[in-house]
Amino acid sequence: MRSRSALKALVQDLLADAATRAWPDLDIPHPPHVERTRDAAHGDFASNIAMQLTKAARRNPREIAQAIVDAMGDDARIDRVEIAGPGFLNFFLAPGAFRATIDQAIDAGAAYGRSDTGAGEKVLVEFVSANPTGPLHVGHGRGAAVGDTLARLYEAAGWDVTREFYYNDAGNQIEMLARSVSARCNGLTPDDADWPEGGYRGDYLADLAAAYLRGDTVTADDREVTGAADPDDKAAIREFAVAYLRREQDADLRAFGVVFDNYALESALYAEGRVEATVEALIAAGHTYENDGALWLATTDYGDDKDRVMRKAEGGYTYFVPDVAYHRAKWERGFTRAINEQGADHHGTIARVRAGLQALDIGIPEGWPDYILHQMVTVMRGGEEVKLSKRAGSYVTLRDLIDEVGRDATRYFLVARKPDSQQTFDIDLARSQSEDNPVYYIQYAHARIHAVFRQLDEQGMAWDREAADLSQLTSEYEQRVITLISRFPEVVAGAAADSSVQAIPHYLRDMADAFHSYYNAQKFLDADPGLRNARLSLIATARQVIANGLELLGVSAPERM
RNA sequence: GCGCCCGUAGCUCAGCUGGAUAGAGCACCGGCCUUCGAAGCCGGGUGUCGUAGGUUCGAAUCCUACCGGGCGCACCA
Repeated sequence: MRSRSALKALVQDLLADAATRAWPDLDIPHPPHVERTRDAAHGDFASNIAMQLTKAARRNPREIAQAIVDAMGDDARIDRVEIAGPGFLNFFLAPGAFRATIDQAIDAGAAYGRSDTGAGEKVLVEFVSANPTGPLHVGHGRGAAVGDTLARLYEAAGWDVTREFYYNDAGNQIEMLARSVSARCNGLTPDDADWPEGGYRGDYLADLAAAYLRGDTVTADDREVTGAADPDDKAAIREFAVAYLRREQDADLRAFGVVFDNYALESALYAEGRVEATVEALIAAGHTYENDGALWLATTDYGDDKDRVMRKAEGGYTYFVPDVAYHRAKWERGFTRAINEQGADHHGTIARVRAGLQALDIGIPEGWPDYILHQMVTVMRGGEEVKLSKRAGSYVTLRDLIDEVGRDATRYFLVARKPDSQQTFDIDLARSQSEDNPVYYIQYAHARIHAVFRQLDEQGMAWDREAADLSQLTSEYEQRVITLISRFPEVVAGAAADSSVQAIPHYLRDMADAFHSYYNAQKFLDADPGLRNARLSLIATARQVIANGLELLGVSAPERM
């Protein structure tokens, strides 16, 4: 199922029908490959289907193309189809087909660009998943921005999305956290000789320790914890510290516009017996063995580089066992599709988690779950790398960025590059309020359209959609805006299909560019009602598309700036 | 050493899963404000797509090797 408003889908359907009629015995790809053209001389859409069929049909591509053209019925939305070059089929759409997208977009409003591809299927997007040992850093910010935008894209494509955050609240890192807090409670600082080896050094622990000693009560993830005020009660400190830092992280995420549906705790996997049950299942499935006093899983049977220890010689489980138990639970919760957005520095864990799931032998597909990995972010200010924050000490926090450049610019920049690439975050650029800064450039286009409507109102007029004569929208500026509007559903569907968040910022940049050019070239508030209302319909649609696109990024669309 | 990611204009990056002459922005130069917001617009040129092979009608895109950069390679998480 594709969005009805996507012109590309129309061309694909007509083409598939014609090809099937022309070559009933051949296996016609469905949907056939159709793309927007770069050159207007090649029409609006082009397909290489004739070239693809040469082998099977055993004819030359132009001959195949001709047969397809002959089999194609008349459609008012298609002006003509030409055969070009080695055998491309070039589709020239009727102007009315493009104009119709304006009406469709106005009718659809905030829903324009959405589709039902996902058919309501469940998908779990796990992202951020930071451990509660300190404030979120820039890398978590990239994960939050990318993960949340992915979730929004899947929702727009018709999936039933659950956003989940997983954290370890029981392991060695938390033990180290508790020791660091305990040391702070006892008046030590990281520079003292007695400071725990490898302890967390950030200033935020001083605040945490003070809150604990005061007996503050913190609420996080449906839990309420009151500080016991005993500097040596490790269990009480651990519980308080986790709740305190979770609360801080959530405050940062909320400030960033990211809200999770669910939190998964490692301790809960133990408490519910899922870890033990998973170990037993793996043993029962026959993929484990004992060696050097440890219990091993033969992950190499499933593509891992080496086998992995499950239970250490000293007794405890390695972290990857609860990880497998967690993903098994995801599967059993009915998520046949699961996306894990995480930092590329953890890519080494992918093979063993998947191997563990395969070894369970419960029908989980080999490539499940999907992973989207993001590379590191380097923060620059004044041409120099920024490495420290006051609170965290050793790294730049997400909060630092939000405070300094704002939520909108931070979110935009963190999804504007494909996650695979390392990113340089230029604070000066993100803060600048000029055309250099794509966020402001796009938001300004949106605000500018609102300004036009305010002007309309001041002149005692109103937008009358029924009076619009869209056939008067003939300038190259108008054509460009209309074409971009018609592309939006394809862009959203494409970005959702291959999880390419960066496609949305790029599209919005183009859209803003087309609008600003149009604005400067032609006056919208024309005396002729047919033309004036047509132009108002067009820019109202552009405004809607920009707002819808920014919404996918979690970036605001201001009416005034 | 092994594995994953990246290498496209001076800079930052796109490039629609193999298509037709490789695209934007920035930077640089020159123009445009009694007119819907100049946070804007218009004009001016730039490429051994890291290198070398291969696959085919056709490669920035797929395969192999190499070069350069990043990240991983625990009975840590």
